[in-house]
Amino acid sequence: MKIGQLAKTVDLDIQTLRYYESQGLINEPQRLENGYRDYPQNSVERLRFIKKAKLVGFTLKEIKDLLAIQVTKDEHTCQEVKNFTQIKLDEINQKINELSEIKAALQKIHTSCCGGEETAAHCSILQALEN
Amino acid sequence: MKIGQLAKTVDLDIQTLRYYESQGLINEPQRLENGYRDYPQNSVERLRFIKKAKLVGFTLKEIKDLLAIQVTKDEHTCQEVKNFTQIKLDEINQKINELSEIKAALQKIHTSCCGGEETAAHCSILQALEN
DNA sequence: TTAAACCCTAAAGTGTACTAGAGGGTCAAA
DNA sequence: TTTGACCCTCTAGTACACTTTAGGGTTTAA
Repeated sequence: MKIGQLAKTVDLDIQTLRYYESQGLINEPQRLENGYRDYPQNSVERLRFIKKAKLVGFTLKEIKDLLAIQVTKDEHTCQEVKNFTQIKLDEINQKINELSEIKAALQKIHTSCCGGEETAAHCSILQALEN
Repeated sequence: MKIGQLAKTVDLDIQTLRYYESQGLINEPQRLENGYRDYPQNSVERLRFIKKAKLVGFTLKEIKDLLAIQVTKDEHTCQEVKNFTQIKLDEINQKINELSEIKAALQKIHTSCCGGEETAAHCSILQALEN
């Protein structure tokens, strides 16, 4: 799969794909005889993962680390992976909690708005957070 | 409350607070006779909200918009707020879904790692996502 | 009274993540 | 064969969110 096709499939632009390659987020793909990049099918999943992780506030460096997780028979590496995943799980749980709070506040505003009379007058997100 | 105290309370540095002020994320506080900023107590909540929202990937511009939500008796404004909060709720739900997927994958790796024999050999986050 | 700890503005610098531009080669259809 | 849509590298530029620096004034404890 050539770069233009891949870019369209994952909705990123060509320069971004080359940038991700330069930053080590995706492997250097094989080249065709003419020098064009030829991506394997699984690049699509990898890039979709990168997009997901970016959306929720992970940096490219952090995403690279997530993608680098590899459990092998080596016990040392295994323990490292276990520690790393635990840290990331904690971070993710925190993010989910923060999102849930913001969501609850928005829902409160959304529900009370236009809900009748003047219930929601001067309602702000900070006020909605103070339950 | 002076800027140093506020910075310590919310764990941001002084320059960041002045930067947020310059970007309109926090209001210009009153000044003491000597020209020092004197923040009201509620700056703490506002800044904590900003930190939460940043953690989960909102930009300062988006956070400013969230903080600007005000439901008034004006029907027009009310409808706008309802539309805006709905859009933000959709975004937040999407973020929660992405986080849940990443979390499930990490949990799978975390659980299978060192779990016995060689079950988790060469397990990566992308493989863990393919259920 | 002086030194450390605090505050001020304005401007320049940094890191991250792209994004655009220059200058070129490749390929398929008209 | 030439036009348009692709692809390549390398370099420079941009937007965002700080962070540092320069050059000052203020406050407080020793």
